[in-house]
Amino acid sequence: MSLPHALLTSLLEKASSGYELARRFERSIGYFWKATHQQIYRELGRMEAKGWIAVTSEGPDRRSRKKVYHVLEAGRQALREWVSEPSHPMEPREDLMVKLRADAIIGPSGVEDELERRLALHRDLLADYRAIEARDFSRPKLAREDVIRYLILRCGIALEETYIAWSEEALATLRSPATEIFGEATKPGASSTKQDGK
Amino acid sequence: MSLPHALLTSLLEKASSGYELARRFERSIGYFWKATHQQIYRELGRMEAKGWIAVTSEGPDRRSRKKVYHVLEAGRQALREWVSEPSHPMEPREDLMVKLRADAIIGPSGVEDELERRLALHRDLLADYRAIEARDFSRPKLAREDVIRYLILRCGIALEETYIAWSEEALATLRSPATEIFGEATKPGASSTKQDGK
DNA sequence: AGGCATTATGCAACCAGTTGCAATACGGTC
DNA sequence: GACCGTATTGCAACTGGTTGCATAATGCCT
Repeated sequence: MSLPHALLTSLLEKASSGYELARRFERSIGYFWKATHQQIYRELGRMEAKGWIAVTSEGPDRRSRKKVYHVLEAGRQALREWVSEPSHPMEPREDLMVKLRADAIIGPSGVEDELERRLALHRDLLADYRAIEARDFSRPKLAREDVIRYLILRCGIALEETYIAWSEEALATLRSPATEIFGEATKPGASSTKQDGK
Repeated sequence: MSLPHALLTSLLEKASSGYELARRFERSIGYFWKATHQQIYRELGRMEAKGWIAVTSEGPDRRSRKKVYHVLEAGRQALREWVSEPSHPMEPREDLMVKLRADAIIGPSGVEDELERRLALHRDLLADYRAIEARDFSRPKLAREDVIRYLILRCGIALEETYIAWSEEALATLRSPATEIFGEATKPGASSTKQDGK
């Protein structure tokens, strides 16, 4: 459960309203931690109750209903603790792989289309990342903060490149006649357990 | 929601009990779709109610309470449909990246330890994958099913290699004195928004 | 015979995330 | 002045996943 900490981080970067955060969570931090406005409003309420954040009432923002939050010392402390605590990586949920494995067992099923779709998504994402890289990190000397942010971005870039390369290979393999013909030809030899109610 | 379909796939590969599936979901399919025994039992119940699967009552398994399920035609059909439907990739939830970004904004916090821990996990995973590769896919000619399974495995391998390379780079960067000294030195120049309740 | 690990199944409560809906305010357009 | 897009906040219901607990049979060790 690290949504609150993602929000704290985002609020430390810039004090914001729930609405602004929601939009920030579609890009920026959203590239590695997505959240809907619902989750955000709810969590902001909880964090305010816990004394981690508070509404900035001063300023010319009282005309609208907009509530700009900022991080309190307790929140900063909570974030610091959370960062230094060990945590488990997320359990993987790769439905594409399930689909591929299903295809392997039930036979050709059109997964290639899905693969193609995902490949396009990865290419788009990589293009986004490259644009951010050119815009924010092409200067020669970066401050510590930016070095780290660039590190995060490079992780995304490397991952997308990996996905793209793999997807292309996968598509080529699935579409190669060898997979079809040869696969069918040697199928009887494979250990295929079929059990079906009539 | 693809747990039921992951279960169908696994049951098509081999008719099994909930318990066996639960163990299978710690390795094998579990490498890309994790599920606890609770989820599995519940889902098996639902799928049985929907007529997707049924208990194989025949055989010498009636002595114990063990319930071995197999896939019915309706289940196979449901799986086939699901595979050919477009689906959304999972939203990312990378708490490590959140931690790094938090570190970037609140200053050195000991993320390196976490990075090191994750790196070790990735190395272990890669070793598992390599072992599977050597055990199952070193033969020269693979049937279609195995070609696909190997493809899935190679995705895992490529991803883990990417994570490992990136983690090493990240650790080197975070620990290099340049990041520390130079980062601190140029910090005042960066656009750091600080807002804090006293 | 008693104890313990493993196999095997399941309920109940909870928590995080998703979906659908709703309301109000602001600013511009036809 | 009615209409529309978008900013802005929020409730309620639901679903999928997690955690803690309960139970019973099997088989092995001592």
